[in-house]
Order: sequence, then C-alpha cells, then structure tokens
Amino acid sequence: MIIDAAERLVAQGGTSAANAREIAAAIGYTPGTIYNHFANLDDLIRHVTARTVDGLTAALSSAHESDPVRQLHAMADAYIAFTTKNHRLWAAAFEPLPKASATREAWYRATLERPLALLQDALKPLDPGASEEERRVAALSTWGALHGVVTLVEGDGRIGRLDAAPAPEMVHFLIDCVVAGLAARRKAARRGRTP
Amino acid sequence: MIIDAAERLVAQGGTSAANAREIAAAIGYTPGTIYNHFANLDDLIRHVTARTVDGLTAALSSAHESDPVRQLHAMADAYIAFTTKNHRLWAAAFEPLPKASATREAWYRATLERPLALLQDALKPLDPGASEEERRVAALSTWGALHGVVTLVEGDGRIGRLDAAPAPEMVHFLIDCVVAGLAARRKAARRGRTP
DNA sequence: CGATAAATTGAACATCGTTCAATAGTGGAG
DNA sequence: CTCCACTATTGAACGATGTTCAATTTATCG
Repeated sequence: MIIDAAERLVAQGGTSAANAREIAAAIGYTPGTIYNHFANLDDLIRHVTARTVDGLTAALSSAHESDPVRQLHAMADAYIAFTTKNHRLWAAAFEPLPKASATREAWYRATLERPLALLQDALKPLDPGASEEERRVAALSTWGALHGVVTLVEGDGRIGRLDAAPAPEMVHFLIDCVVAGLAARRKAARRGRTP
Repeated sequence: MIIDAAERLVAQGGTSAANAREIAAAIGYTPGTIYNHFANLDDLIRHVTARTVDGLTAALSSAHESDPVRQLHAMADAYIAFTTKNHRLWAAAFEPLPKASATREAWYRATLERPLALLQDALKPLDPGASEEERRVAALSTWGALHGVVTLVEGDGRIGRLDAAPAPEMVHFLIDCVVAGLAARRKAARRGRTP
C-alpha cells in the first residue's frame, strides 16, 4: 500500500514529489508510519525501483520474433516504449544517491539481473562461439548503450534532453552496430581457427 | 570564486555536499551572498557542469591518432579516464532535476555541443558518404552508448554499479561495433548505388 | 568629505527526512 | 467480560536545507 502510493507519486512528480508527508497523506496515515515499515525513504524508493525494473523485464519479455536481429530490434523498441511511458520512474532508478547504498540485498540484485539475462539470451544466436563471460559483457554493453541514448535524449538532468535527437532511430542504429560487431568478431574467430 | 568552491565541494562529496552554507563557509562568506551572483543553487551547479563538460572536451581533444579506428578508441579511453577521475562531477551533470530547467541559455548549449562535434569529426572518415544529419545521429548514439556504459558500471544510482563489469573492455567493444556498423552501412549504400 | 550605489549580512521562513515517547488498537488467557 | 502483553500509529519535535530580504557595511566618485 505504501509502495503503491510512493510509486504513483514518483510517476507523477519524480522522487522530490514522493516525500514522507505526501506519501502518508496519500494513504491516510502520518509520516511516522512509513518508518515502521521501511528503514528510510531510500529504502522505500528502492522497492519502487524494483517494481519498475520488473516492469521493464515484463516489457522485454513480450517481444517475440523468430529472426534474432528482429528480436533485438523488438526488444529495443519495447525498451524505449517502456522508458518513455514511465520516464519519471525510470529516472528515479538512476538518481545518484547521496550516500552510496552500501548493502545491496540479494533479492534486489536478482531483480536487476533479470532484464540483463533476457538481453543475454537474445544475443546468443548472434555469437554462438562466445563464452558466457563474453556474452555477459556484450549484453551489459548493449544495455548500457540503450540506456545512455535514452538518458541523453529524454533525461531531465543538467545535460540531458538534447533536442532533435530521434531516440528510436539512434537505438536501432546501435542495435545494427552491435549485430555487425558480433558478426565481425565471429568472422575473426573463424579466421583464427582455420587460417 | 564561488564556482571554484562549489566545484571543489561537488568533486569531493557530490551535489549534496555543495549546499549553500558549505559553499559560503568555504569562501568566507555567508549563504546570502551566493544569491547575489546566481539565481539559485541549480544555476550555480550548472556553471560547474559547464566547466566539467569543457574538461571533457579538452580530454577528448588530447587524443590524436592517425588511424580513424584507433582515434575512436583513444577518445573512448580518454572519456573513461575523465569520467572515472571526475566521477562525482560527472554524476552531477546527469542528476535529474526536480524542476526541468526550462530555459537553456545559448552559451550552455554551445558547451554541450562541443564534445559532440569532436566525436562527429572522428566518425567522418569511417562513413564518408553519410549526410551531416546521419553523422550527427551516429555521434549522438555513440556518445550515448559510452555514457550508458559508464553510468551502469560506475554510477551511484539505485541501479548502477553492477559488479565485475569491465568498463574499458565494454567501451572498446561498443566502439568496434560502431565501426563495424558504419562499415556495413557504407557497404549497403555502395551496393545500392552500383547493383 | 559626503552622497549615492553596490555588496554583504544575518536572521528569518518553509520544507524536508527522521526520531521517539506517548497513545490507540488488537488478540488472546483467565 | 477483563485484563494484559504486544503491535501499530501518532504527532510533536529536531536538525539540515534552499531561499528571501530589510538592514548594514563597504566601495565609488563628484
């Protein structure tokens, strides 16, 4: 219930709108109550973020294409659609925290791994010879690339929101680049094996 | 002088450490003085960010390689070196602002365009047939990709700081992907022209 | 020197996260 | 039903923060 209210407030007005007093008012309680259920506000917002990441995982899961390359593009489209639709929630997930939250609970880290695993699976047909570690790096890089583009184009930061930047076009360009890069790597590996 | 102090404080402890009273104390003045020179703290931090971006521009400018591909990799290295060395300042540049700073002054936008132009120039030899607009999209995408990787690996956000992620390796992988992607695009264009 | 302009002050206000003794509510045992 | 242990909730408080502004100090120049 508290998480519901906090999620709604973050989605509407960002983390600054999700302050203790507003959340409490939204559910008909007082600020003190929140601290009986969460260590502090960051803890609460982290639960909201976990939900957001789960939403992204679901969005990525709904992309189904037979061709591996089309599958990647579909996932990129789903990614952009999700982050633009929930861009306040998404921004909250990447807000720098005043004090780096030292302890990262296992359930939270598992949540973060889930969308990464989807991407890693989607990359598998494109680079069958690669090791698991190589594929993880490729998946992380690809996720980072998508994330960076969305941040630059739609971010609310002091740098973000560069105008006239077509996010979908940029993301598809990068996906094509990753596909080409993996193909080149595979070709290089074949050449190394049978010279 | 105020900007100097604010920059030092942000570099040490992030934007939360650069509050009005600390900045004032650092220069031997009182909080009120700051508001005679800047509209508000965000305005001040934006000036700090502009300096940071100028620093990145300088860092990217110092990369000089004859081979275009090596040039890109050198710039990526310079990018990573800069953002890790100044990662508090860099994080401040991408902090989501409570209220989206509506008016973006011309001088500030010019500052943001400078590193992008460097990247755009470096991409030119790799895709000579492309239009200026295509190259801008490619440069923006590449910048976004680098930015996203660094954010994921070194970010202090609720998602960032995924462990065991080697940023340099990821960035070089992405650069190779962009190179391969541009080569593929060039090849496709040639095929289209002389079938 | 004296008057006008500019810069600086310091106290105040509102808002925020957070704490905690006091209070209200709940669910069984006798 | 009564009482008691326990839990949940409260609301007032504290400290820190961004910001304002009349009063005061400092600088400038005729």
